[in-house]
Amino acid sequence: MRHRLKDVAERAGVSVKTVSNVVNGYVHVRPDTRARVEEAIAELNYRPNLSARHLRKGRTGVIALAVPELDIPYFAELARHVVTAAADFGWTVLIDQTGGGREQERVVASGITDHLIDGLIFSPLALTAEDLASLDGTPMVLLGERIDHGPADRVVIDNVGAAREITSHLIGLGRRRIAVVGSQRTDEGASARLRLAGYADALRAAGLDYDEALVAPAPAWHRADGAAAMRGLLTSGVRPDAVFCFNDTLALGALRALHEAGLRVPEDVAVVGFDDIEDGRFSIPTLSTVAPDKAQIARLAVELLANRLDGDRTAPAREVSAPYRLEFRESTQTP
Amino acid sequence: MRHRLKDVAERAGVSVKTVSNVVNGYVHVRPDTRARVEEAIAELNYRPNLSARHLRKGRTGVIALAVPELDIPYFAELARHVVTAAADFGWTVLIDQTGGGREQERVVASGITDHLIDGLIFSPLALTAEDLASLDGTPMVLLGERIDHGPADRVVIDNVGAAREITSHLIGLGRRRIAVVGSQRTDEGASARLRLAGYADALRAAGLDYDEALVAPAPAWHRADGAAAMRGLLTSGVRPDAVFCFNDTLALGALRALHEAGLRVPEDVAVVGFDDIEDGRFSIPTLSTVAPDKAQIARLAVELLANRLDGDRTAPAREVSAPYRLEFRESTQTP
DNA sequence: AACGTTGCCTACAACGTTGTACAAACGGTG
DNA sequence: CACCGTTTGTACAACGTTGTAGGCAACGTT
Repeated sequence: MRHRLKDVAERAGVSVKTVSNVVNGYVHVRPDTRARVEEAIAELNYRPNLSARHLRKGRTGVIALAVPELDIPYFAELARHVVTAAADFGWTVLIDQTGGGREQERVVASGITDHLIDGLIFSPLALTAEDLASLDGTPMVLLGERIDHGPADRVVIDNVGAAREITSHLIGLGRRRIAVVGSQRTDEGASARLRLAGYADALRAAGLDYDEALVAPAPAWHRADGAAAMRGLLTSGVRPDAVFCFNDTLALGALRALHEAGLRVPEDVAVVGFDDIEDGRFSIPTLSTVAPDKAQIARLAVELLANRLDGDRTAPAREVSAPYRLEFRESTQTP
Repeated sequence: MRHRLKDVAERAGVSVKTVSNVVNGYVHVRPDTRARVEEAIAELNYRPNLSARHLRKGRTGVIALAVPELDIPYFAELARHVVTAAADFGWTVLIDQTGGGREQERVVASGITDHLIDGLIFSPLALTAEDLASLDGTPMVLLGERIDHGPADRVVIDNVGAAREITSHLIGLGRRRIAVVGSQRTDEGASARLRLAGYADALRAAGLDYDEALVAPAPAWHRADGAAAMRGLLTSGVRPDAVFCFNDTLALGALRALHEAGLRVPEDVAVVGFDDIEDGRFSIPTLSTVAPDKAQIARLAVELLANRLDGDRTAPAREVSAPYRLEFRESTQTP
């Protein structure tokens, strides 16, 4: 049913290699030969077999993007941008969910890596530099977090700086009892640690005390976790006048919990998130947040991967930084 | 750097094929030979080359899922379920965004199909039965919509019935001026047409008039479109007491627009959506909606594909139906 | 003792493609 | 007209894997 180079060659009356040359745009093919071959290709609706091509050339034209969870909007939006950026390089993107656990991430990183793909863009939650070191072979670009100094290229954003700035914004509004939602004790929460550090920095700079009671952990960063953490804070008796949630989905959950408790946002409690997902632009109230430039993150990641693929695979790992900006919306601004 | 069967074979002192047999779990291999081979595999960290395997076997172990947009939460959630269901069959899922236009969908359907994948699960917005017919080869399962009677297997939900039920629910609440957000005139909106039909059915059954002025079109089904359509309805002077949005993101946008207009939900206007995305469980107010069983849709799709791959490829196309239920939340219930 | 039968393993070819080496045809030059 | 370089095409091998055919022991059966 499916045709091969050989079929096209027979139909056009040339050798298999000549058809291959036409398909690959090789120059030295007489115009009339080329025309005959192209006609045969069209008639048979020939399409190259990518597996065979890969086997021969060592390239598939497919890269993978591994993220913890697709139904966390931040990763879905990021995935969209990566797909778009990769298209400019002629790549198809295979998207994979890791689930976020260390073991699962190891499996994906080593398993996916196998042979189908040319490279991997990886957004790890729990993977350690040690795990990475054991992954020889496929070029990889890490997203978002610093796994100390592992061997791979990375695109990072300044988590500490961003967290400091958005916390300072809350302080600038006159808020003094600023709670945190989303801290994580485990090693898995690199983002959480960095954002907490930025928060603490900002408090210190403003001469405010760091109060452990205001820091609410969240096992994962879904809406439900945010709502639960916020309820926990409220019932514990602490009365925050602002909340810094470590991502937007946590913040949306927190908004919900505040609403249920009858507290007004931002009048009673100001709320900020992190990620700038689309939901936050339509929530009630709309959500102030740190907006990492996702398109830029995606583009940088794809470019790093392209450089690595075309260039020196043993060159030292590069780290590039993507910009962010703060978005001030209703959740911190009285109308 | 990467090892092949040959390397393992040399190390274990057996033939290449024997190693292949061990890898594939062939029975007739003496235990001690098997042990030797497995040891060599472990030492060299051998991993099979999937391209070569595919070239030889005609199977990749990869299926593709093509959806219009990943940052529409419904599709992200669906993707997650498909990945999970596919894992049970030992498949990796390659996720692709089509963008939703007819031409783009054709490109994806025919292009992706090429050779890397065993099968395709496709959620089309605009593709016609005609387009599909021209895609020979790769088995395909269509999701969600009925492209008349095309040649492919499908998983559908009863859009008309679900729309009728949720509209009837609104009527049962005493609402009489029920608006619609999300209608589409083009051929692209199969869902829109079916849901509109269900809406009209329910009105008719209740003896209510169908009023064109209450039907607001939406070019796409994002939050922004829902907000714009709702604003349009409000400024046009019609005063709906309920709104049926054709999906949840539209509904979230509509909630926003109603909030900005100072209208209370559900007291002044009841709102329902369709899809049951996570956002709707945390929005303010929480959103009543039609909840298709996404896990079931995903499982059925993967099973259909598996049957098609293992069984008769020329058997007539099958159509299976996935269940849904109604979720009543705050947006239709006064506390 | 001769004969299958079974278990275990090997050699070879093939999947569809492209790089390499080379042959044939062509055109221009001395 | 002999020579040479360029253009255009071909044949062959190889990428890493698995299906097929078959060989060789070891065993039980006649």
